Amino acid sequence: MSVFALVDCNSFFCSCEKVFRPDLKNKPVIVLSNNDGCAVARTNEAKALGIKMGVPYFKIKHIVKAHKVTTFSSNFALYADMSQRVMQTLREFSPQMEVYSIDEAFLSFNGMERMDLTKYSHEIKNTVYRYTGIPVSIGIARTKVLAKMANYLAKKHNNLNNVLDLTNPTLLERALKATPVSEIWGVGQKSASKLNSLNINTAWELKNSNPKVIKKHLHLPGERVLRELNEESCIHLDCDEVGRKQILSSRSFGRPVNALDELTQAVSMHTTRVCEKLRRQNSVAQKLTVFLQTNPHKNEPQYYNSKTVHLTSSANSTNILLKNASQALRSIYKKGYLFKKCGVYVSDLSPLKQQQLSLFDSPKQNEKQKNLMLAVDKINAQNGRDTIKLASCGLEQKWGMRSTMRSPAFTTKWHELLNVT
DNA sequence: TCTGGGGTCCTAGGACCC
DNA sequence: TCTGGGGTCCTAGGACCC
Repeated sequence: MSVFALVDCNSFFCSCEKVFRPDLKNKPVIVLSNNDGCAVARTNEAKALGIKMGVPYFKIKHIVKAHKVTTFSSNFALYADMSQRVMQTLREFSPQMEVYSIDEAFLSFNGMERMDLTKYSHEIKNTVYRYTGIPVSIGIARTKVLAKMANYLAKKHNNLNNVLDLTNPTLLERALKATPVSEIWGVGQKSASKLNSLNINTAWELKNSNPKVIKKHLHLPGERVLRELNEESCIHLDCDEVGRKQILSSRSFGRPVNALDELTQAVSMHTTRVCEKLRRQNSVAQKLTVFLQTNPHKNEPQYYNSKTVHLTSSANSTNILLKNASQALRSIYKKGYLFKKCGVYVSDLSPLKQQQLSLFDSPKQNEKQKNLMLAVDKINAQNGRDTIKLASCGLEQKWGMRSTMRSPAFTTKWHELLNVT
């Protein structure tokens, strides 16, 4: 039988900021999403003030002011760097690990059943804290869904000291009875209210319900959760870091935009980002989609549209995709609307080495493209993003996002620490 | 005034074929 | 006059996750 541990960083983005701001210990702290839109991370002290996950900043400004909540714009370069340090530390504790998200990893504890897994997990927790300054919680169980649940309870109950092992049947039963279905990994809002209307309210009740009924209402994913609650492991550890199957770049504008040339700049920038990511994972794309939308929260004429282009042959070079992207944008652009957001994504990805050239592509031309992109990526890697970029991205991006409370790049750009400008 | 961004998987339904 | 049904492929949209 398998054993999984889920290691989850506590209030990750806030914890990253606090590493470099010891004065914030035990203080309420929040981190905002891009564009300073919503609260996406909160310390326990901030949660206690009633600041909910995902709530728009303007709705909580009064709490922030009244209780002196320290607020940061998001600083993803910092979080990605801290994440790497945490993951690197975790690797020392298990031969098999799946990096599940920026702040979570599943570890396999298979074959370690005779150890004291609680003690071992405390050792992991303490080591990560010592090496990185990031506090983590650890849940242990026989399936991923149960390990997630263990983690949820480890965070919630102070007396557990951030570690809970649910391989023990008595503890497991107590845990299942104490967990509402809405807190189960894989049960979202829609499914939770369906279950509630079937009078299934706790994880324990779901575990003991009729699989056929669950499958009828919640389909395959729901049935899988039910089996995982019964300690039948269906969701396996995914250790190999294969590339993404789809790559997206999108952003809200700092202010409404209606001019085609400004949209073209934004779409150019997104296409550039997407192609960089494609090349970094050695993939080429067959399909490219451009979309744009107005602000759905506003009482104004609304418009959303997208256009997908099938490339004649799969590619990852910026100027090839850019040609298609700007053409796609022109085909869906409509005058007279105030746009809030646009984006570009690619799908139908395949490894570069399997790249199929179409009948009319010249291998020589293709090689030239490849070398050009290699050179651009190298220069930008050495000298900073967008040192070289296509003119269509625009020099001055007036529509760019707001980010007024960003912390310095503590770990990646040391000169900012010295206030060198 | 101010409401994020980047992913995955699954299902239903249409188009098409024989 | 009688007007099928099964299979496959593709896409859009839903639900969920962090």
